[in-house]
Amino acid sequence: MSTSEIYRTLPEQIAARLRQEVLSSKLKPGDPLREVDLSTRFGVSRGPVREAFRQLTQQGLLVLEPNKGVRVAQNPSVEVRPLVVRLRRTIETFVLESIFERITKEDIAQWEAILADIKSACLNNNVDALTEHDLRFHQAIIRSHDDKDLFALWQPIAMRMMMQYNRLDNIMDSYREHKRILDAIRSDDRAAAIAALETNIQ
Amino acid sequence: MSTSEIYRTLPEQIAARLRQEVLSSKLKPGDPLREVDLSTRFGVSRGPVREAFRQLTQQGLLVLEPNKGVRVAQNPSVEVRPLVVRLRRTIETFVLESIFERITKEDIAQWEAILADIKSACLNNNVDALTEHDLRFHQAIIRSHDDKDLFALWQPIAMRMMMQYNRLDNIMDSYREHKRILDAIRSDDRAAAIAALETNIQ
DNA sequence: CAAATGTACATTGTTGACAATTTTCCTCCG
DNA sequence: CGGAGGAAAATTGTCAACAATGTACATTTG
Repeated sequence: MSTSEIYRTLPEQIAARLRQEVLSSKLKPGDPLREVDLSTRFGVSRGPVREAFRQLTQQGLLVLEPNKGVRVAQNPSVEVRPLVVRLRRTIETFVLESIFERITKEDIAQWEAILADIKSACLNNNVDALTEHDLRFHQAIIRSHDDKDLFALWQPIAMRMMMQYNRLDNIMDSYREHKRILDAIRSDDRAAAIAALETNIQ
Repeated sequence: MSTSEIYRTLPEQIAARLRQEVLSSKLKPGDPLREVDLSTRFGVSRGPVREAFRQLTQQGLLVLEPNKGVRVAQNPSVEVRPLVVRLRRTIETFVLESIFERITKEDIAQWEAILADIKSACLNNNVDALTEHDLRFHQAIIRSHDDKDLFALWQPIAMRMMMQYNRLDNIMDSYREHKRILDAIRSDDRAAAIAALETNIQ
């Protein structure tokens, strides 16, 4: 999995690694994570590991019980999942509507690059890489909004959806869906872009 | 301000105290919080204070910059606020719809008690207490859902709304709005309950 | 004088030791 | 046997010392 992002701090690096393992189901819902195990594994003390746990808890990937440690969170229940979908759609369409006029060539170029990563992940049938780049695609859109707080609002919701990434029969559909979003943006078709985005979020 | 809830751990107690100070604007957006200041103030080491910072960051009340510490978060911008309102409405109406059939006498009794706290806060013109009990009211509804993860989803959104609690001309309106919700629930009028809830969230 | 550089100071990050809590599992007693 | 009680082990919580980083301010340099 390519490390396209730069994780500055030690806890961020640890959290990024653990997140990947949760999203790729190497760590399964309910699995306990032990501070000493991970601190020896990463060659650091327990402090940074604890901090990484807090970050992932914030993202909804881990659940923390005082004096008992953390476990990998359960997937959203069938009852709650439609709510999560609705929330994520609400945020992402809000952002896309909001930035639509001000999208720059640089924005599009950046999203294009991520789309290429999505494409190659699909071609290689690499679900883990696809999950990562899918996240990066939507993240990039959210982050292009001026209000940086939107990202904090979006992330835990999006993460809860990403924990069960088994929606598509044909993995290549993921590429097509994202391409449709970008094509609509490029041809300045706002309604089509929103529609494509909503199709992709489910 | 009554401490109707039990905060088990040290960081939770510290976080509860700081949250109150943020929500009551004793701490203002942009204010920096220093670990040593608070650790001496609360008579603990920096560890629990850091942990409290993480909890409040998760709730959207503080913003953390690596190697720079935390500051009180800015209020949602005028542009983003309608989004936050929509998100909170989506979650709370989802929960109310979802639990409506299974609401017990005990639930209603509990909400009744909180409504009484809201009433006395309004009568005493105590905005801080009102903020606290308003939060407790909605929190109690969310928490009555089986899926405990919903609370984690709801909290950061609700907190962002609570940071600017100056919507009502007449503080007593808050009591009336919550009473309307509870009355509708008691008379088993689902549509009215949802409508009253949406009226209250803005 | 303005910008760059250096240097002390303030603050957060990390570590390892110890304390408190939870879990495990053995023993005892019915 | 089976459950209650209680050590022992495992694990998380807290602390204080030290390291790394960022900030403020004086000093130099063009």
